[in-house]
Amino acid sequence: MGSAEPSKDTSERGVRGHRTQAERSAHTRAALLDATIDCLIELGYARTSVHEICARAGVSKGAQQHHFTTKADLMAAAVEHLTHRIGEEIVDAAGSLPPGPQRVERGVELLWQGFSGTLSAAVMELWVAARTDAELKAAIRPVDRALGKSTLALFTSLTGESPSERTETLFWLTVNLIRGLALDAEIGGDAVRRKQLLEEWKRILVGTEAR
Amino acid sequence: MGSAEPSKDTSERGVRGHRTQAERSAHTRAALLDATIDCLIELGYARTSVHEICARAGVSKGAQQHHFTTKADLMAAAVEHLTHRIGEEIVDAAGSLPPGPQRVERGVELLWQGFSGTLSAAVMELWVAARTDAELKAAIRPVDRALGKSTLALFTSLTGESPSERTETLFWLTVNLIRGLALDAEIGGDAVRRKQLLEEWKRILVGTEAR
DNA sequence: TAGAAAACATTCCAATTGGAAGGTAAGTTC
DNA sequence: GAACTTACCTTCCAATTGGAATGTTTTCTA
Repeated sequence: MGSAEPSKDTSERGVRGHRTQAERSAHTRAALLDATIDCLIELGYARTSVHEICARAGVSKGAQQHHFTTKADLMAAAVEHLTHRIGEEIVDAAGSLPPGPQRVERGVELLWQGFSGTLSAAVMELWVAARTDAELKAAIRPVDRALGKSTLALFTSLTGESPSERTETLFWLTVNLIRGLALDAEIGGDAVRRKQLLEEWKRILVGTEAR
Repeated sequence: MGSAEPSKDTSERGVRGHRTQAERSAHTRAALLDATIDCLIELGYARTSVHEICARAGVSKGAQQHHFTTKADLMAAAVEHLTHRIGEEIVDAAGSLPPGPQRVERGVELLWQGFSGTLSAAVMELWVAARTDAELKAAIRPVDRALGKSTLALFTSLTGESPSERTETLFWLTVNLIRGLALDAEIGGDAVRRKQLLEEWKRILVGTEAR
């Protein structure tokens, strides 16, 4: 959701030493958003204050307020920034996966990597916070939906499945299972068992799909 | 949802006016814990303050501090109280389920009911908070583990499965899937699709198990 | 190059937070 | 029934919170 961009382009203008305003602005914005995510991962939502965010970003209180009027604003923008980063992460992982016949296994592994990392923990914080925060929820939902759809597209294209309704169902089952497992990981569940569960799920998927 | 009822006793002793100390103590404790859970569900962890909890419980600030020295103490105790209540909820639901040949379907339905209700939302709040709170995490883990095990026992006894390793794996897969779905429900995902996914999972389970 | 505007910095504040201190009443024990 | 223990209440405080007000620097435009 594009917030107001008063000037036109983010393109390479800074060949000379000086920075254009748009560049300065984008830079502080990014610093604030990254710091926000860091705080969410390290401190959790409850302990994340705008003071701390500003300190980590090396940005003054006023600058923060110039870019994001309220804390909810900042968090909403962080969601978007976050899902973009997760999307990139998944795409990167997809590119580095070796090709082979085991499409389904690869797909599951891919989703697991994308939805169980540290970035995912930050998303979890915001989701849970959003449950009781209507403003945040409204900001998160569309972005999350977009991430889901693009991931589904990537998933199907990677596994080479025809985009049938059944494939989609299996995809969402996988995503939800992985989210549950990610939660288990967060609270320090048994990693070995998680691995077993994931392997079993792959087996089930292959068996089910081949029917 | 049992919020604080300042005057009413847990056991039928109050025929006469006087209450024993143990009763008084247990009563305020329960009131505080219930109020804590209410706050977690309604406000979320971030917005839950001990002031608010005390107000809802109809208990003074000092009394709270007498029973639970610190906020983390209170939360830790709330976890236990919470898992007990969820356990009871599941047992109750199990008792009211009609007997029949569809054991697996019943079991899944049962787990869904237990792990997707409002109480589960409170657990989620505490889990996520515990990720960055070592004290809370230490308090939660054993209790959660106990809940998992007792639920597994109930599950196997209800479905009449032999407690094989495979059954256990399928159980944990179900639990984690349901937790993922519960998360989806919290942020306002599509309820119809969740229903579809759960039905598909039942089908898969039946097919897989019959092998 | 003057001045408008955006980006940024400093300072302050009202409100809320978790927790401590100190006092009172009720129950228990001998 | 007196000493003692537990349960409870009122009041207070230092720290932190999110946000507003106001001042300064940098970039853009005419």
